[in-house]
Amino acid sequence: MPFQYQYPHPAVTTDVAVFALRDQQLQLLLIRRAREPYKDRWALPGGFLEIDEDLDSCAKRELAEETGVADLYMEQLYTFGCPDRDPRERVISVTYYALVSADKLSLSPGSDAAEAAWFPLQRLPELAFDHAEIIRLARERLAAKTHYSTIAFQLMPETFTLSELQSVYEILRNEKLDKRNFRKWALALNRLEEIGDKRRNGNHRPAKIYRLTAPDRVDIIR
Amino acid sequence: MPFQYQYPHPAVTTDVAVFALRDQQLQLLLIRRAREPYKDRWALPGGFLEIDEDLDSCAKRELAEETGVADLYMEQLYTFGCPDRDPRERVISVTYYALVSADKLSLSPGSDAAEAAWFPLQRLPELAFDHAEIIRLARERLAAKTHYSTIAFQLMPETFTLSELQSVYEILRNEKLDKRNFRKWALALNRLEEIGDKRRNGNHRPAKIYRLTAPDRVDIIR
DNA sequence: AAGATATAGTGTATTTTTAACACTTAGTAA
DNA sequence: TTACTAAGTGTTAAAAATACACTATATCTT
Repeated sequence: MPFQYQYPHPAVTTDVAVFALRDQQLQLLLIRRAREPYKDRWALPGGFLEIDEDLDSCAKRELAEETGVADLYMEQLYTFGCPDRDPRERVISVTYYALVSADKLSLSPGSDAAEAAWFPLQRLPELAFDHAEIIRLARERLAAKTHYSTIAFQLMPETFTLSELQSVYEILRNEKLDKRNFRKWALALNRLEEIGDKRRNGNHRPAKIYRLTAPDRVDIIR
Repeated sequence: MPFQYQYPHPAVTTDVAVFALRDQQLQLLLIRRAREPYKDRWALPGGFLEIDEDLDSCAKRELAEETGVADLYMEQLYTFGCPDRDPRERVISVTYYALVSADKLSLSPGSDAAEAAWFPLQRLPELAFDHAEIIRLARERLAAKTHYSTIAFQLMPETFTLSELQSVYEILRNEKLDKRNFRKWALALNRLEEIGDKRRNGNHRPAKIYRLTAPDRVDIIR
């Protein structure tokens, strides 16, 4: 036990709620815990902060180690610190939420987790710790942000059609949107660039393909 | 050194940016540090988390101990954890911002701080640690929230006139507002109750006095 | 008591934004 | 060639936001 302090110190972890769109559903990335406590339960990817590492870096590192997911958009969500949230010791968890586009993800569960998998938000398994609460808050924040930022675009692949974009908004907000009004709104953002190409996708008229200008930038709008 | 861990643990603190309206200005509550590091510098009230205490409780406790300010509205702001933000050891700071109405505050600096005082936001002294950054973020969040919540009402005394309320909004948003439009908007919130009384306050027509219904509740609006 | 002064209080017209709504187009498949 | 399907496109109505100026009621002065 080489690390000693004059006063008790809590442990600090980061946890990340990673969202992606798969099969036309909003899905969440979970890992199956390899150790106690909550061994074999599903949980958010995350882990202990190293002593000389930034909070953001910790979140990204743990995520990469446990799931292989790396290239994503991430924001701090909230810090949870209720004294009994972890049975081992006092743990403060700085939580993040993140979005990754379907074309960027390649799962490769690492050594710290027995398994990593995507779950539709409707059908989450029983979760470790207070992770259900973290997910609830992340989902709420994400839905709210669709109204005043371009954050939803972070779920899109590099190129997409307006109908695909609309479908993402409908899923996030959980409501049907008017096609003409949505297109007017989306184009007025001035963040969409026509590629010129079209996408053939069934027995109907092909759709124009768009690309996001400054793809990593999230604007606050309106 | 009785507290030992298998892995290094950071220290965890809370810091609170407390805003109030004094002399028609938005002011911030600071304490003068009694110890190194940054001895004698001004800083946000805050301090180390006790091992069995909630984050919120810690913020409130430190605030009360250092400044005597107790009855206020508080929200978590952001967690800062850059590895070198404190020269002593690794410190994660969970920050809060808070609003207190002028009629509720009675400063009584405690033992941990040599001194506590209010500063107009325009004229802050040099600050300890990264507290200037925390304040900047808190100020930004506060201004943003005036647009979609009733948070600004937390700065009001128990009773107030519509002109006083408007003045608070003008200070927070840092812009002049139209009197008639503002009054229409404020009354439409359905959170104001006429007291029937009037306030005499100079050589002019006295103003109706209002009270906030459900004074501790902050609504998300629009 | 008459007049000056200062903030309280009030309504309407215009502009902007949002919301509702239906048909034509261009492909594929039978 | 015809049926099918999603893509694409404008206008009108309603609601919300904005711009704008005078009257009311108290105090203070002379």
